[in-house]
Amino acid sequence: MEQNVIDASGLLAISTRLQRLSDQIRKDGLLIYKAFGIDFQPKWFPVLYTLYKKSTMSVVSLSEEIGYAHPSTISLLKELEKEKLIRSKKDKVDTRKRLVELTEKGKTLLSTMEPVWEVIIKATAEITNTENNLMKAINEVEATLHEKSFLQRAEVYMKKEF
Amino acid sequence: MEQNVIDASGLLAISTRLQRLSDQIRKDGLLIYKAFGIDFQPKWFPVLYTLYKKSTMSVVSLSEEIGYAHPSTISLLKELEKEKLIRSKKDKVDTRKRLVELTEKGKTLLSTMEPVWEVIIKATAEITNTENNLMKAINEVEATLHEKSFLQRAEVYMKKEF
DNA sequence: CAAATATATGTAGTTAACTACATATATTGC
DNA sequence: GCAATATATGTAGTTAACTACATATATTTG
Repeated sequence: MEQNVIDASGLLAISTRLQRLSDQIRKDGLLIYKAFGIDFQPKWFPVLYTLYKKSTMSVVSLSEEIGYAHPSTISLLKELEKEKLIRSKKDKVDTRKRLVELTEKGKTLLSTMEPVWEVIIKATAEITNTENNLMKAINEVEATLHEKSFLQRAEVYMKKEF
Repeated sequence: MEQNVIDASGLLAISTRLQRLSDQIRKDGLLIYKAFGIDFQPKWFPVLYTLYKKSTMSVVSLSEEIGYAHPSTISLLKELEKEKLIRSKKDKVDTRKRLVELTEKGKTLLSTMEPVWEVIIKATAEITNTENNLMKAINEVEATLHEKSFLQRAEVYMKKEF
């Protein structure tokens, strides 16, 4: 019975636990890059990696790809532009659009980062490959939420209560 | 092979994905409380629930219990004090300590919240009880990290690389 | 084809955690 | 029993995401 109370507390505090976990992983990620002498912040990864794969994208499509609100992407792009890792140009067809791409410096950085990724991937796999695989769990939860939101699911139970 | 690239990207972007998930869950949590007409923020949960269980605690022990840095706890306590959900008094034995406890209003709120918790727990269970259970995965990852940090694990692979 | 609507980008301000530093009190050890 | 160290609390400033609003350009529709 006591276990149920603890479980309930864990379920209810799930967002704070996810946040803390994310924070810890990011901090160690930063230290790993530092240990390799690479000036790179983990938060840059989604933007740079997407540009690495897709070569050139507009701000909004990039935001959608990485799952961020566009102002977050803009502020990351500002940092990356200051670091001369990316550059942008106007889309000649649709002049509202700003097309973003890696600079040579950016491409070079990403290729020097590959051995670091290997390390991060192995270490991450080590901590997430437990009985219930965290990565798979996240994928599954994201898919489940996509079908029907947390709120919508809660509403079903709310109706039963009244 | 392409799948491996995607997996790698997911592993590398794990902290941002965890953060986003935490954010989504928190927002819907707030809406659920609102739907029940309860003026309550999900971020208050760990503090209030701990005080509910343990009745009275100092600021630091409370912070440790919920896993927050103490300044975060202090700022939550300020809000909760403003809402008159908690009160604090000096510890007569160790006068450095500030002992925090629920007010009558706080206790009343927590008991009116029990039906809402039921709903949240059910909805959370629904989204997390996939093949790889997210809650269990988080518990396992936390335990694994506790044994040996992400950084320490990465260091093992870093040595092999050089 | 002009008005209404939609889309793309950008800015300002918010949020909820954090670290670093400061101060007061308690505990320990010479 | 006093000096050094440790612990408890508090303040200030940072971070990395967000929402809401503003503006410019493109697309759709009557």
